[in-house]
Amino acid sequence: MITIKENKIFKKAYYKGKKEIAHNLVLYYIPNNGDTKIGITVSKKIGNAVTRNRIRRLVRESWRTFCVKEGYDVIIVARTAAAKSDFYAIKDALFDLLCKSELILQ
RNA sequence: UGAGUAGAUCGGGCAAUCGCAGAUGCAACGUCCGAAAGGAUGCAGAUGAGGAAAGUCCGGGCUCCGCAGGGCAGGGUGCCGGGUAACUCCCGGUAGAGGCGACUCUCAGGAAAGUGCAACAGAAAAUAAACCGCCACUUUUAGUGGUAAGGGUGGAAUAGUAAGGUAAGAGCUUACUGGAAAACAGGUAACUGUUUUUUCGUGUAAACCCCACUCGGAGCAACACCGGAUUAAGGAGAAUACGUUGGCCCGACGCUCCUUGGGUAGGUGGCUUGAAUUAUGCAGAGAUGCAUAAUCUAGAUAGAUGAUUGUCUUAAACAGAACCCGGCUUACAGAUCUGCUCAAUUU
RNA sequence: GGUGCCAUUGCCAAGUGGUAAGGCCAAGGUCUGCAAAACCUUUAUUCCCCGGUUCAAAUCCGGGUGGCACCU
Repeated sequence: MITIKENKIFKKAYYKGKKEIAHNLVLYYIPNNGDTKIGITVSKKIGNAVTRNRIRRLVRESWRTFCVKEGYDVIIVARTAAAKSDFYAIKDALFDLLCKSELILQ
C-alpha cells in the first residue's frame, strides 16, 4: 500500500478529480501514470485523536481486502457519521464507492 | 448490617488466522530511486501507548545565545521546620474554620515606614467628629458650652458586659472577658502557657508598596553534521558609529548589517541506560535517603496496536507517546484490597 | 509538538474595583401627499463558564470551554 504524502496531489484530486459520496465516506479519484496510491483524510471536526486514528485504521483495513485498478490516485475523506460506524459499515460503504467509480477489479 | 472517611492497586484477559512499526539475527553484497548524502527491497522469532500519554499551569535536565558577569527595571514565592536536581510540589507541626466523629479545608508575612481607596447612605469613613438626643447657662420657637450613654446609616463607627461615679456623661475608676506589650518557662522554630503592665488609632497589600528569599533569554520546528542550489537590486555604518547578548544601562565580543525580489529547502544525528524499573534490607514520625541483587521495557516522522472468530462476568469509561523526567490541574464506566469513625442489632 | 492573543446588545466596539459609553442595525413616534434625510424614545441583567479575594468584581487571582494567529 503506497500512501500519498504531498499536499499538491490532494489539492489536485479535490479540484480536478471525480467523486462519489456515501453517508459516512467521500471518495475522490484521478488517473496518474504510475502505481495506485491512497490518501486518507480525517479532519479534526470528527473527533479526538483516538476516534480519528480508529477511522483511519478501519479504512486502511477495508482497503486491504479489495483489489483496485492500477494507475489512480485515490483519496478517501471521512464524514461525521464515520465516527459511529463499525468495521462492516465502512467496508460496505467503501465497496459501494469503488463499484460506482468502477475502480474495483473482479 | 448500614452510613461515612482516608489511602493503595487494576483499567479487560486468553487462544487462533490475516495485517502494521522499528530494532536484532540470518541471507544477499545484487536490484531499484537519487546529483550526492542516503533510502527501499527477502526470511525468522520476540517486542510494541497512559493513569492521566491530555491541559501546557509550575520546576529541572539537555541544546544554543562568547562567558552566563554587574546594576536598574520587571516577575515569582510568602506561618514554621524538613525532603528534593528543583518547584506554585510533598511530608510533619503551629494557628484559624467546618464536622457528633474518623477527618477535611486555608494565597496564613507586614496596615504603628509611607501613599492611595472606602461609591450610595450616614452628623461623621480616620491627626476624629457633634445631626437628633441628654445636661448646664443665657438675650428662651433660639444660641453658647459640656457630653459618646441612647437613636438612626452602613460591610465597617475607636473593645464588650455589669457596678461605681457625674449636672449629663466618659476606661474617669473597679471586676470579668477580648486585644497589645514586656518578663519568665517549654519548643530548633512557627507558637503555647503563666505572671505583670496598659485603656488599647477601622478595613483593604489576589491596591501601590515594605521586608525576606529567588529568577539571564529562547526552545528539539532548539541545535549539530553531510550534501546541493543561489548570491540579483537598493540602502546604511566604519570606531562619540553599527550589531549581538529579544526591557534598559555598564561590561564583554565581532566586522559587517538591513530591506525587497528570485531560487533551493534533501538526508542523518539529536532519540532513549534513565534524578530508570523490580525485589530485599537498613535509617527516619513521614516525605524520603542509603546499600545490595536482577532487568533493558515504544522510538515513529503524514506519524506504527487494527480486523475477524471462539471463550470468560458485561461487544467495557476517559482517552493515543512525538526530546526526557518530577509535580499540579482537568476527564473517567467499573472492579478489588486495607486502616479508621459513627449508628443500630446480637453476644 | 511548541509559543502567543482574544471572548462585553443582532454587528463594530469603549470601559485600570463603586452598578456598562458611543456608532450601525432594528422597533415605535414627529415631519411628508408618500419616501429619504433629520429629530425624539426604546432594547445588555448569566459582561464565555466555574470557584476564590473584597463591603462590593466585566475589571483582581486560580481553573476550565471555545475561537484566532505565528514557528515548519
